[in-house]
Amino acid sequence: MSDLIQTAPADRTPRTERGRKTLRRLLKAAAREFGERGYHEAAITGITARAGVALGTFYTYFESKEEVFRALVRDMSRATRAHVAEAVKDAPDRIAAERIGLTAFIAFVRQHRELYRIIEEAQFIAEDVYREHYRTFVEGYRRNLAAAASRGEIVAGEDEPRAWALIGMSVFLGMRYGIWEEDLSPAEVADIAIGLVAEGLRKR
Amino acid sequence: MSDLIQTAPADRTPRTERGRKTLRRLLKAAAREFGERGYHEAAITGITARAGVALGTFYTYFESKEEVFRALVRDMSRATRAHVAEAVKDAPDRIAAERIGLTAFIAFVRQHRELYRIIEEAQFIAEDVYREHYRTFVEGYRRNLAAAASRGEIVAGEDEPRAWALIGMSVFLGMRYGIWEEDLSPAEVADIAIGLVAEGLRKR
DNA sequence: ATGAAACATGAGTCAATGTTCAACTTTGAT
DNA sequence: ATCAAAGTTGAACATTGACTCATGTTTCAT
Repeated sequence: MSDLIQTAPADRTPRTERGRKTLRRLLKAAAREFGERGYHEAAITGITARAGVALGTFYTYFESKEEVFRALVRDMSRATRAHVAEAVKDAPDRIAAERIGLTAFIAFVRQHRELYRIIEEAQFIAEDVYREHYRTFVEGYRRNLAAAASRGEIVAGEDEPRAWALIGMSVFLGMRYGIWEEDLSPAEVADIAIGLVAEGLRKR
Repeated sequence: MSDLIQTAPADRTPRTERGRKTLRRLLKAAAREFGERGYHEAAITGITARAGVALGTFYTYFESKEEVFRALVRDMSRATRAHVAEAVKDAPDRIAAERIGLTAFIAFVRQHRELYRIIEEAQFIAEDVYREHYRTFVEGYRRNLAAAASRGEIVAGEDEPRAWALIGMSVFLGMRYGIWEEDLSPAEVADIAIGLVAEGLRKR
């Protein structure tokens, strides 16, 4: 019998103030270590050194290197969605929201250059978390498109593939104009891209 | 003086028919090994086992694990661009070309599932090759848009950001509808996405 | 036919680093 | 003030896998 009992995963939630502070330091250090060096180059000793704690302390809070990485991806996913949602909340209509949201996203990427390095690499380290990230993003987007279509603000269409298309667009523009080179401002990029998507390529 | 002379990188080009055949076997094996296991999980012994040669043989043809990976990325980049260009060559106009090209791209991805695993992971292994891949892709795209605009087939605009937007869209649609799930056919996805981009979201 | 260059072999080397653990210190409820 | 629980420490362990190399085999121009 006893060998069928699942060992409960150790509860590593800190109980004291000191513990909570150390955990925050470790997460922050991990974001920098993974962001600068990538998952495989990153070392636990690199994280603990940045956090100013001993190697063993890491394992008081995380089961493994992969676990801290997963926690980080979820964290950054949440932060990104929250930031864009906040920026967009007072937009007068869907197309304005698109423009404001994309501008905010590119600006956010510039402020958090570790974002791509971590979230995109998750594809190869923790694919479930990566898929979860984009599925969640798409689901919100899809609902916004559907609502706007039913209000008559945009033409109706297949909202899920449209959402994937728009997000793919944003991710690549964020990479190129947020991280690689800053030869256009976030607002300029958003104006061009949303102009394309709002008015269409076809002449008439 | 002599310590200023650059040691020429060993020329590993095979001289005999046997050598060329072994090289081809190694490249093919590497594509499968990297495609299935990802860069870091992939082992040189995995490549040589698949190729049916001894470990040491690998180093007759490649200097390192990273070098074979770079060669592979360049190879797949070329193959992808060639495939799309071939599919599109008889398209009557730019918007038709977009639809045909995206359909062909998604179909190609389904046929070559290792494509994303290898090209996207290059971002973290050999960023220069990764950037080169997308810069080349964008440059071709940009030229096509500019030519179409000057022919009056599409509205004029900032072609480089538009190209990045369209490619980002394609990459994400390829991932979602080419690899993750096949709940829509390549042609259906392309119709929806190019419909969006050609006609625009705004109602009128 | 011949021999020098090309190619193939795989056991062994070596460095890197994720994880464990036993001893020690700090915290905070009572 | 007390002490059990929580937190900290870093040396040691264990695994992994890229790369080397000395030796042996095959190819092909002559």
